[in-house]
Amino acid sequence: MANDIPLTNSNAESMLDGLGRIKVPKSSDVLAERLKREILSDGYTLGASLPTERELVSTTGLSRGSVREALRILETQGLVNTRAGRYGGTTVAQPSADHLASHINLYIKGRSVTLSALIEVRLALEPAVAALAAERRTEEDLSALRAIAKRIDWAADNDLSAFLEENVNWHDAIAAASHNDLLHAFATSVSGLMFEASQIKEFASADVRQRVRYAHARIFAAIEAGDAELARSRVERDVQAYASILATTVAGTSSVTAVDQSR
Amino acid sequence: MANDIPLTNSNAESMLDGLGRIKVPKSSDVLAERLKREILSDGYTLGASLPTERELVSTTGLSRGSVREALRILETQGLVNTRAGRYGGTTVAQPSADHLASHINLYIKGRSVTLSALIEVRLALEPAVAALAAERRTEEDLSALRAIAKRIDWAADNDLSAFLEENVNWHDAIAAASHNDLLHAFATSVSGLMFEASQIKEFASADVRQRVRYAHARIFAAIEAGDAELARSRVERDVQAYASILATTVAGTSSVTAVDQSR
DNA sequence: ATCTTATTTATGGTCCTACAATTGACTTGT
DNA sequence: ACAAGTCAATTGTAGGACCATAAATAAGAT
Repeated sequence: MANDIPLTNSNAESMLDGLGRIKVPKSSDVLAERLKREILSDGYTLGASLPTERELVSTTGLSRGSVREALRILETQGLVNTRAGRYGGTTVAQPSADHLASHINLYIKGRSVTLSALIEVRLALEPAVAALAAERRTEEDLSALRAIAKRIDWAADNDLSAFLEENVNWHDAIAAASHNDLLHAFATSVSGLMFEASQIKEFASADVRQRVRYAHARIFAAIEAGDAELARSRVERDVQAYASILATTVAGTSSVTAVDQSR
Repeated sequence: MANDIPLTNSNAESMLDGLGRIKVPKSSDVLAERLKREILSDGYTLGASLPTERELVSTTGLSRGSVREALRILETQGLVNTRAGRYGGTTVAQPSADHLASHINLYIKGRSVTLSALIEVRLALEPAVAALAAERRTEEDLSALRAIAKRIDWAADNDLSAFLEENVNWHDAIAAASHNDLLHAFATSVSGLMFEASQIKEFASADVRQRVRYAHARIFAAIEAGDAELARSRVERDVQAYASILATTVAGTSSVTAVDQSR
């Protein structure tokens, strides 16, 4: 019957409808969150020191273990650095581009993102990066690119792994020349992963190496000339060419699997 | 004189040239790294359980505190979840898109990335997202978009904050329709930050709201029709329009400062 | 029989205490 | 002036004890 409703206390929470399961946050999480806000919201300039662990213990009433776990969270987030010894302690930091790249890598590897998906992202980012680089490159940017190009030229005929590595540096330098930190970080971590995949596939034949150098020269010229649209289209073509080469080398759905990449 | 070189042991390390400062990694870092590799490289399917803390203590010889700090690192990286209680423990997880977005947000806020830089990234990502969405959208994607559009229509005249929030959902749904996880995560976190900035600036006048709805309708039509290039160009125009509106509202170099965004 | 309710128990969560390792500043010696 | 040694504050690590949580199970009530 309709009124045959048990009135046990297991149903008492029907009064608390919509609350869902109450969550009991860990004390270290709470502290980490609190410190994170303080760090982000204001005060704390870059090198500033947080209270020592034992000070945090006394101010928060938590145990030192919990405090340390909170600090470890912040450290993993890249918000603080920690040094032992007198005058050491935890100091406020900025999450580095490498740090962000490492988390992006974790995301990608944890989900077995396909290589073609990676190329799609690259195809979205790198032309935009090149266009901005053409508009904003400084003399330092250009000379850095020239130096890398010189090393690539040398390595192309002598040291294959150096060639691939400098290739990544090349892309990184262009991303730096865009003078957009976020775009830089995105583009760098994506091309870094492409680099790993390339090493595995060893697709860099002499012919490919030659074409890469040629493409680089044309892209550099566009950036040097400050022609954003030209740089964009040339990079776009380059990435697409790379994609089609890779497509002929690799089975279409190969995924980026886990490798070293120690942060 | 040239041979007046002190031979104290402070110079003894000249023999070790190029080593730089030797680093002494923390035991928790070592363990975290080791577990991370095991998780990524192979074994460990998604829900699988890691050894219990006390088992790790006995197998590694470390203290429980160090083990817990290592696990906390992995947790922050999104690689594991932890549940207390019997049959609880540490289980392998995938870093979620939200997780990645949270780290991206930290990077952005920690560096005070300018709003215009954010727009540049959006301008790189969203047109590409829309193009892919047009090619790959499923019926579910389309109906989700329709539902959101309906809620936006309602909220536009009734609830401003709901309007802004659903606006984010709209962009998220399109990103989901691209069926590229990484692109999705990138685009979502960027537009999420734009949302925060928009709330602060309260630029959403009735006129703007009207134009947003119109733009959405045109973009949806392109995606529904499966016309990638049309979707791309329409989104590109939309983002640029948004940028110029924002430019007239905001002083050019305002930066995205820290706000809540609790993961 | 069926549904509560209590118990059990393996697990993470927290606290405490003590000591080791580190490292920059300070002191001392030459 | 400078090299070496000492000091002190701080993080790093260990070990132990107990609490809180939660799923499986057993006991009990209807």
